[in-house]
Amino acid sequence: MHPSFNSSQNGPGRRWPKSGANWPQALLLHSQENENLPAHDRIYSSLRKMILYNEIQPGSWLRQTEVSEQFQVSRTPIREAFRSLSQEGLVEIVPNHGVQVSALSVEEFEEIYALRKGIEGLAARLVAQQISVDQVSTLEAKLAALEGFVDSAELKEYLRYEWQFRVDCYSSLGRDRLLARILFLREHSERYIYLAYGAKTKVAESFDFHRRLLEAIKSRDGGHAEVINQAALEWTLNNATPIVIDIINQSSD
Amino acid sequence: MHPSFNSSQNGPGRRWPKSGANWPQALLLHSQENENLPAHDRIYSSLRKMILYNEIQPGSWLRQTEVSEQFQVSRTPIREAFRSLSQEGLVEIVPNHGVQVSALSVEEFEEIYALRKGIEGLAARLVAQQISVDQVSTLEAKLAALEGFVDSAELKEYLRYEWQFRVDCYSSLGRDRLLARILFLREHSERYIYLAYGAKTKVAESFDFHRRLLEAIKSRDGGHAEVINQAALEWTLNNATPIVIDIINQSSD
DNA sequence: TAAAAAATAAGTGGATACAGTTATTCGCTT
DNA sequence: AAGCGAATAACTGTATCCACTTATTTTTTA
Repeated sequence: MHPSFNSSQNGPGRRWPKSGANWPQALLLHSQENENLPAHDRIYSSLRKMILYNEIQPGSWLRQTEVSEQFQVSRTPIREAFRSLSQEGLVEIVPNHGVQVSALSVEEFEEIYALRKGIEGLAARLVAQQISVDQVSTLEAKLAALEGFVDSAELKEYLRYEWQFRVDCYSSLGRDRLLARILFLREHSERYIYLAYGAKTKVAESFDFHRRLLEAIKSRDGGHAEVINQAALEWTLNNATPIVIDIINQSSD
Repeated sequence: MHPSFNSSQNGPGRRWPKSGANWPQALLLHSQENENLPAHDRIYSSLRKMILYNEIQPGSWLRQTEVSEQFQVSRTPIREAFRSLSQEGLVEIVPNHGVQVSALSVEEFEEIYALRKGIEGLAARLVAQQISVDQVSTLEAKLAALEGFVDSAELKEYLRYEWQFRVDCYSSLGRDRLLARILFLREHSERYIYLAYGAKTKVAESFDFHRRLLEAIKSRDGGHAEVINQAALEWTLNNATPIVIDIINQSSD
């Protein structure tokens, strides 16, 4: 924690808990990308990433003043950023008090995956129905490349390309809003599973889902593609849930 | 349109299209409920309802200045309201230009129902697994009451109680965030289907879904409850899609 | 000495002022 | 008379100011 804060004097007056953010490092990291955006957008993105990657403790408070000092801007754009985060469910605005980073919960994890099953199921079905022959061969190449990472020691790399393969599938639809919704929900589940990336994943099983998904797409079987994709998400949910429970228990110590 | 606007003089300078909102009536209607909330919340709710019930034409522009004059507040809370609406997907912020009410599209309608199938499917499954005996009898009474509206001439009343029945099911879980998500998505589909309420709905078929849902709940069959609930949503989607297409075509005239 | 009241610290909410930003029009040039 | 650039209108983006809210501490009162 920075010693420059906590300039509170003793005496009467309201005392507030300080934020659990580790500002200097994380802020620098996330601000570099959004160099020339409007302040409110830049701040929204930075705070969003800090929350999604658990660089700010769930349950901690964010003060307009504190954040505005850290980002070297006035409170006006901060308030707008807070509003966006609140609408997204990442913080809760308590009127006249401040903004609290929302807690992690197994229930929310379950709900995010239910939503993902809905929307990514739809996407898989549409891909099977609408994809072109050229696009199928591209996907086949990507899947073959992915297979190379199954036995790799770099689990993170496998997971990266695995997601890339799925995004490639969905992108073939050319439906921007649909893709944006999928990415949005995926980012929210990151808040839960990225900490679990270290745990040993059954990579072979995971890969098999994707092989079967592409099979269904190739045979233009929309219903089958939908079911497989939903099963893959359910599989991840079930595998990750115990780990998520551990994470939540740890952070509540 | 109000004649008090358009006080633009002739001469050089940028010209902007005016908003398609019919402010005076609609604003009064929606502002009455949220009497003593903070301005930004009040304005957000009002604008949100106006958009969801198509009282503001999709595609029309909202100016900070115009809206702030209508609500008799400064632009600060207006900007916060805009941010919330944007995060929700109801408007699109174009930097340095303004805020545009997002268009209706069959694709979005489809996506909302995919998400609803995911989340309301989960909810139905959990209800079947967790509901108490007492709560089941309450639901049975509600369903019996609903049956009385099947042959009623008041279609709107039937649809109101039908939704109420579903909410009662979901509420039995005592999971606030889950319920909030469901209500949120339902409101977004309202934007599409409330205009179609006049069209003749096959009420008997609709009621049958609910009868079967409660059967599955009573027999504690979570998987079955999930499938039935998703089928009910799919059924509504398929029935409403032609009407939605009509609405979209009409509004683009 | 316990409860009520006043003082106060640390914030939030909103209005206002001013500095950009951008499309349009006008006037000037060639 | 076509093209270019300056002037300008209508905005948005952000900083700053002041009024309000709330929890805590201190002081006063019964």
